[in-house]
Amino acid sequence: MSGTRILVVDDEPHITDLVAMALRYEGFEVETAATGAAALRAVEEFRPALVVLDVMLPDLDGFQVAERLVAARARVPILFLTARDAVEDKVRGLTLGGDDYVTKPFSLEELVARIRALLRRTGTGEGGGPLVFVDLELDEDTHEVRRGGVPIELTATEFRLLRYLMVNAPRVLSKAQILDHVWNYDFGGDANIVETYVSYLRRKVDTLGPPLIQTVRGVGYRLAAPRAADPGG
Amino acid sequence: MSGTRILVVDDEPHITDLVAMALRYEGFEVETAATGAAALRAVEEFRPALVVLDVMLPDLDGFQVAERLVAARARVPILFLTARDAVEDKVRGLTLGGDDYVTKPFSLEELVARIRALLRRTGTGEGGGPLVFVDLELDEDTHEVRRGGVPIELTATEFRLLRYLMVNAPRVLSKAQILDHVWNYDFGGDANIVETYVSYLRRKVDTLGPPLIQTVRGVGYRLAAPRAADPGG
DNA sequence: GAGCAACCTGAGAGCTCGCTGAGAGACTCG
DNA sequence: CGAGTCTCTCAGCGAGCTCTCAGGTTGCTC
Repeated sequence: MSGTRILVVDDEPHITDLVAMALRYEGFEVETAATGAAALRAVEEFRPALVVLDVMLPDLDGFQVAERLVAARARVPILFLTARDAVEDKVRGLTLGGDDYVTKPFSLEELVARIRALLRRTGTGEGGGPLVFVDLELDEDTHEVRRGGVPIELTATEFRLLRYLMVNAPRVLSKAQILDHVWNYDFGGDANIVETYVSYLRRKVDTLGPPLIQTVRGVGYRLAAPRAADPGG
Repeated sequence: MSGTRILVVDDEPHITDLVAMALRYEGFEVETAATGAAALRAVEEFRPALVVLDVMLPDLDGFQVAERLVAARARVPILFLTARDAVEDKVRGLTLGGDDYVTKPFSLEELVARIRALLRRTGTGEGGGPLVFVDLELDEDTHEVRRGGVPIELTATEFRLLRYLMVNAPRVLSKAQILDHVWNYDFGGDANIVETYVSYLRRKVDTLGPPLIQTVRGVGYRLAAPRAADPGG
């Protein structure tokens, strides 16, 4: 699969750049558009498998774009982006056709996970199933996490962090990377919060078996299979 | 089963789009028509297993369409859509032929459940039987709900909510999803009502045994089997 | 081994989210 | 027409979550 195509529509270049970069890094092929009209044209030409669509656009709003896509029999799933407080009234109906929405400001981790879920559900993407690393399982659908069959209760942030580590296992991820992907893009705090949450995760995950979360000093963190018991020395 | 075919007939594109989207997501193969004439043609060509038919159409009304289908020996079950105050009695007669009707505005949950029931009764769909989750049973036909054999009285909305949770168990459902599927499509209120009804349901369902309705903070709700009593430690 | 940087973690403040009681209005049924 | 039921709104409460800060620990470098 050489790059599932995704169209990203937002009038703030800041956002489209951020999202496009993240998605390209994930192996998707990405186009961007800044207006509703351009979006409709791009769907025609680019034939994306999914559209990430801001509901606030200068010309048409996201809903109008969605309507026209339906009218044009363009059966493409849509992930809407919406401001947190604008959500309540307008968001109605978005989850109907299996579409979904994410509120701004979002974390890239969450956005990518939602995109994957949407692609999986609409049959365009690769197979689903829970994420697995050694004896650790994380199920996106049920939001359940277990280690060796034992259920683990995680908070929302802990869940995102663990998912990010698992998706990228066994690569080392820097604190900056983690901050950029797991926390909302407007987060202004410092990287110590990553240490704090890694600590929380370890307390919940690594007490149930050999430690899986490793610190690579000066570099970052990674998930790694525990080595078989060291034969002394 | 590669998609049971359903024809949706309504002169408002708003409605056909809504219904078509939801049904496609449920795995049906859907065509739409906006007039009685087009509907008759579509039945010929598309050979649907069921027709969702608005009684208010610009040319023929739904009843006339139904008559012509009978006359043409096209034995296809029909689910009528009707305005709440219009012609209750006239519609009554329709259910004699094994057909059914739903009043506008409806909830998609209800519509889909009725479609499934109709297909089941006419032998086109898969097997029926009560919905079961652990010791909780919900019977679509009799509208009865029991937990561990104990009957539970639910209001209409509580019933739809529980059915939606059971059909999708053990997946997590967001409040937006629940709102979109369980409440009528013209509902304009906010998501707090979902919390309220979950609260009602818990009072009736989760007091009869270990809690089945779980909150996933920041995400939604799900039905989940209670964990076996912790064997000390 | 001293000094330093990186990392870990406990404590706690502020806030968000979800739960629920109370009640208004619509509807139904007798 | 009245009683009861159901749906929906609102607001207060409480729990749990996020994030900050600071003191302690580990491990690298020279």
